[in-house]
Amino acid sequence: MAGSDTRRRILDTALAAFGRDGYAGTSLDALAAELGVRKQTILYWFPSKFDLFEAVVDDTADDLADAFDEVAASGLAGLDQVQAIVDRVFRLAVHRPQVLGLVREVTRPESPTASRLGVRIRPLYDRARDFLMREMEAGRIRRSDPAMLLLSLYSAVVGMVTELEVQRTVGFEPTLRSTVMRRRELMRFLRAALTPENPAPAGS
Amino acid sequence: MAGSDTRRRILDTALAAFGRDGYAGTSLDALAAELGVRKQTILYWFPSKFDLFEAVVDDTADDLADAFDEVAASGLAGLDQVQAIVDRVFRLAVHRPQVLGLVREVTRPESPTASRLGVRIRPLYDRARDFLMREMEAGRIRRSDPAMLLLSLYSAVVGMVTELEVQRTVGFEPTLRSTVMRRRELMRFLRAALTPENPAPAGS
DNA sequence: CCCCTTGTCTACCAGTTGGTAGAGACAATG
DNA sequence: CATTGTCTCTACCAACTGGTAGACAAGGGG
Repeated sequence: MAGSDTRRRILDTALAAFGRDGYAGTSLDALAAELGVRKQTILYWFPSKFDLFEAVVDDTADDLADAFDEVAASGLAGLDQVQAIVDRVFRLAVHRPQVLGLVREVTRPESPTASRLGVRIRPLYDRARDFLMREMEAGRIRRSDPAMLLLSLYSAVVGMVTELEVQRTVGFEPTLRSTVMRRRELMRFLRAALTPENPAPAGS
Repeated sequence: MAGSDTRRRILDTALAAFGRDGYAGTSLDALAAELGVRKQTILYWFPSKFDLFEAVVDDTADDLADAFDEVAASGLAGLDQVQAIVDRVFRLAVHRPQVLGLVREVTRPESPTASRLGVRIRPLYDRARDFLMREMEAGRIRRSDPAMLLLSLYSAVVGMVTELEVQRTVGFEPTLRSTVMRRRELMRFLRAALTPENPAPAGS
């Protein structure tokens, strides 16, 4: 059936376009041209531009959830689990950068779809927070407010992966090698931030 | 002279609009309506929408540079200096959130103005990196690649301040109180990440 | 063979986009 | 008073926006 294939192609190309140019910056005409199809074909599969966007967001949420499930299934503990997640996110950034671009677009203030992604991501968030809490109890991760710590982690990881332009203007060309370096440095940073304090910490 | 006042008002309102809705999402008509003025008045002061955007970016770069100069002038050392910068960024986020919104817009991949902001920000970057390097030498900050560490810091701080939507969907309403909490948690996070290792560090 | 569904197309629409041309209000200056 | 430069306006425009209406080709089932 050629039809559902078209639908799939629209979703994939739209993901790239929305992630690259944002919702407002993407026109159905441009998207159609990129697909080698008429705009009306897009509107056949998705009743409106906004519906298309929502479908793309849902699709992406599934992808993200799968990626994290995969990591969670490995059942690692402490910082090894954190490392596994960082590795996974970086892999995603390398292979499907559009996904991160879309996340960036959706999580912008004033975004009408933020809650949509939020609802799908919420279980992952809860699971991650519980994980942090357990690991704190077990003394494998520095004690602090788990929800807040998770927010710090999220910021650091997504920022490092997303702020490509910042990195470029500052001299890091986003080659594969520099990506590896960034991941390594980020992990060192996170390990330092998460490792429980030693018996004799340095004073304030 | 009412004229230069109009120019100022356009710049301020445009900053808010671009920061809120992005470049593509902001129309000159809407901007003019918000200003209580005709679109052509905007085009009198700025030859095109893009020129306006560049002017706003330049203006914002000056603001940012001033803010950091202010902190740098205080001449603090080690983590106190880092703390002062974080405080300053959070103050900016509370009083003029549009500025960070614009930063987010400009630093998006594919942004045609990224280099424009980059050039103006570069001296600040260099100064910050030198600072980190000096403090590492002095043993007040954990040793690592200063440029990479700076990137990690940037990601964590800007992320924490910018990802309002993420925080909202996860249950943190962006009240003033929660902002204070976020800042405190972020600082604890950064202190843990930056404090030099103790004589007897935990194993890998 | 006809009919109905599926999928893509052409043709079109009203509203919005960034931008141009030029008139008029106004104050300062001669 | 006349002139000049500054500033904002009305009136347009071509191109593009998301979206509608409907034709048409292809195929499957009765």
